[in-house]
Amino acid sequence: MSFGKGCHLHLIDGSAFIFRAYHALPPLTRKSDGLPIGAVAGFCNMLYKQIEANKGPDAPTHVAVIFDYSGKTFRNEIYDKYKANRPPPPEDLRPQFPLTRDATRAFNIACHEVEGFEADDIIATLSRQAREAGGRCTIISSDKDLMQLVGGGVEMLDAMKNKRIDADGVREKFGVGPERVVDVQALAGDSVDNIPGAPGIGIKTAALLINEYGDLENLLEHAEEIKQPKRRQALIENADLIRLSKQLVTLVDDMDLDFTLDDLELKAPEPEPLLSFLTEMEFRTLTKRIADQMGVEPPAIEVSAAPVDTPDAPPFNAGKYEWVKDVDALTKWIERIYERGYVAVDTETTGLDTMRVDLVGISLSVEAGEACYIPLRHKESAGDDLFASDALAEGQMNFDVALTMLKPMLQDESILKIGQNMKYDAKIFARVGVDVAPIDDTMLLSYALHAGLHNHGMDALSERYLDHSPIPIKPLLGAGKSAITFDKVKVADAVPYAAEDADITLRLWQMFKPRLHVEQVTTVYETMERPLVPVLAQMEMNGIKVDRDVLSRMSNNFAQKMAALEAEIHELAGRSFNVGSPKQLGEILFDEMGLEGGKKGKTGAYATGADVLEDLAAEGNELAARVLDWRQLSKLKSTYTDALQDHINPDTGRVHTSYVIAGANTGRLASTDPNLQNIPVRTEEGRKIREAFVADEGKVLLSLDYSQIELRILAHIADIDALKQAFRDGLDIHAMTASEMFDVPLDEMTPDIRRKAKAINFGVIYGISGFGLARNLRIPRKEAQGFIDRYFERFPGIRTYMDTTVEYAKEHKYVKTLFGRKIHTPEMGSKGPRAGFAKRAAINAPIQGSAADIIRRAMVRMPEAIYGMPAKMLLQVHDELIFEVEEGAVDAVTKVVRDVMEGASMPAVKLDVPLIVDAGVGVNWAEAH
DNA sequence: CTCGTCACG
DNA sequence: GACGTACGTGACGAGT
Repeated sequence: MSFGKGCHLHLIDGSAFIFRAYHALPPLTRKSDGLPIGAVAGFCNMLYKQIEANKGPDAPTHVAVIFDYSGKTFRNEIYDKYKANRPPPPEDLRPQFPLTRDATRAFNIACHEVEGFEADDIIATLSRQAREAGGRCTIISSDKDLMQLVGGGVEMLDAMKNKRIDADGVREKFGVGPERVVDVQALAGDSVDNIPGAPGIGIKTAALLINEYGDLENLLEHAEEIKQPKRRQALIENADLIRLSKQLVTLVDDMDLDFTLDDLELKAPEPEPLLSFLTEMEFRTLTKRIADQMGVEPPAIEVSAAPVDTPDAPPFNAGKYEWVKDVDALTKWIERIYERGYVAVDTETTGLDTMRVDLVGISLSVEAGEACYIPLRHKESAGDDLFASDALAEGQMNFDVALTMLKPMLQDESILKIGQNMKYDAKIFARVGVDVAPIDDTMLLSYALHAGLHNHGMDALSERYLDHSPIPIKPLLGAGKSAITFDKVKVADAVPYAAEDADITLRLWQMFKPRLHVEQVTTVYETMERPLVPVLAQMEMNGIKVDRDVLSRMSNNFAQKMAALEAEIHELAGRSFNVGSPKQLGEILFDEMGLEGGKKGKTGAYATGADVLEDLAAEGNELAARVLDWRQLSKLKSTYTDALQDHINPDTGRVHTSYVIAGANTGRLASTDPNLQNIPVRTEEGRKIREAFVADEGKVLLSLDYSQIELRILAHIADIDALKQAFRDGLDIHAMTASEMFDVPLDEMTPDIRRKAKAINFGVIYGISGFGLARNLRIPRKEAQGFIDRYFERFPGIRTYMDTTVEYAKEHKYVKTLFGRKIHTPEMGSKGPRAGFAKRAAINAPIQGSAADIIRRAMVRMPEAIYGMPAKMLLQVHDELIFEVEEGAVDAVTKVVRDVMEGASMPAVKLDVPLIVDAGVGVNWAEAH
């Protein structure tokens, strides 16, 4: 049947379907290999619903799904900033694009995209053809850019709201008929697509003007006549931009297409290709539903494909690993990787500082027992050679050739790159211009599965799960002063070591990946571990600018004060000794001066901690007081003002910390080399160090932190009405607790009573004990216990929470955060003092862990949220994020970041309390905090 | 390499 | 009845 009168064409906006599906569904993955599949699932469901919903009398005769071609379009040539604000699609969505095309074809529906054009242009062209042939056309989309096409038998249909949009609907939205929509859009512009338009003119004003002057050209010609000076000026000054905008928003409706309307004729889906596609995607429910509807037997979905059990994994054999020396050998590996769809990757470098080391070689593995090493920059001479030469060793590919060959594979959306601690390798690759994606990380898989049970380093995992001790690196590099870097290792020695790491990584992945579902931590891994890798890698590469001179001046200052104190201390002690030695200090205080004090078990040394010295100082001991002063300065100098200077990268002038994703059992990050999560703030003197952390010229540091996030989570989890209400009312929570506990009205609150309540609030989070609170508040233990009893009396829900949590931990040997993170508590139920530790850790973990989850979720969403804004995320300090922002953009960035942070629990968890984020700005961190 | 100490949330 | 006790981290210097 040739398309004509009586025919009805349905054009589905494929990209809109994909994004809607992606955002509507959790990040599902294919069970057998972890391929992200949520958007495809949603897409198929929407397509199927669309088919089912259109079987009535108004059924289409012709259907097509139209997609955007990935890449630049002709509009970018007209205007280079077109859609430049659009963030790139999420990493786990990209591999799903081709699959949605496959899905469309599997449903036996025509599917088209054209290079250099947008889907909207194709839709415009087809709808015009349909109209001219005398038929009808329904565009299934709610995109306002398509509204210009409505009329003359062309309508739109919002599939979500099931609402048809005709010419009246367009008038409602734009204030003008479809034929004038582009004029209004050209004037109003569009910040999402970066259409400039005229400043200060929105849709309302634009419609008003167009209705008054008939069309855009006439309006521009008569712009001088406009009464309002602002509008007149905007139109006159921006006439060219407005005409350009019109060009951008006007859809091309006369494309040369290599298919006709007749090719889009609706055909019934064929059971075979459709069901085999759905089975391949492992969509159980949909496969069954469609099979039933077609009246055929649903095919079985066997999920044992690749990993699951690998009882026949071959034993480790380092002799079997391949030394890749030339293009032919590497080509073969790349071909195998494409056959497989995944590869384990590991990089060897000249050190551990990712910002400075060189890439020395790359290892790959696609199957247990089979791995290769591609040496690239090994030096000629071996370690025993006295004069190491700079010449490259034999048997290595040219560095650039190898990278050029590997780069497309490493960046290919359809190839999963598996690594152990991929953040490290991703940073190394980023420095040679390769953006590795998508990735899986065995360290993070283990973290999601086993947090609390053991560490997640490769050696430990290999021993524990593969019963294999990896080849140690020590014999290759040596130790101490004579240690060499990996590029000095003989290639023949490097091959088995390096290739084995890839082999181990692959085997661990095969073992761990299927366990995610079994342990119900897929969502944890997919939303809070894996997507964090590129985010943290970027933050670490950003670094934060540190002013060396500020630190250096402080160091000198501290050194002088310390010298003076040291002399004073020696004077008081009656002899000279090392003030930094707790052992010597203890002997002086307790033996020579004969003060009261006890030994501390294991080493037999006296305890001289701050608490001990403070007690002595309070009794009037001058020596103890001076040592405390000295210690504070010593700490600040050695750990901060001195050490920090050594961490300033000479190339960037910035300090690049490294975040440990799988370090803390609770889900918190840890910061190392240097630790930027413990920069002083509590004392005036220490806080000055933060003045050395500065923003680049023209920029400021912006700090946003969650207010009382752990107490809010406690209020939510333990379901304490009084606390929840207090947070909703924005009350001072410690004062409110104090008032409740000590029967003091809020307006009679004293700082001291509030301080006690604050200590109790924190104590609760940590699994309070009378002893601990007594020590913290320096009050008699009995009194502390009285406070605690009173607290539980007033908030009985807290006790219930603690009891049920401990019971849960006893039974399951793990606890869970609000977002499903499991924290294992293997010590639970053991005897002795360890029982107490385990109990308190179990009480604390869901609280601290949920807070950690929330900021992780915020961080994962941040790059997209601030995309296109002149802002960089630099640091995370547990409940605080620090950004470097161009001065003029501070307000805009603050709003966006605050929204993301305050909404980070959604949609997974709707908290009963609001999350509140405080913001600060300054030229340095001291000001911003 | 372990311990004591102390910086942070 | 005694025992040890706030939760989670990392870095430094001393001393083995």
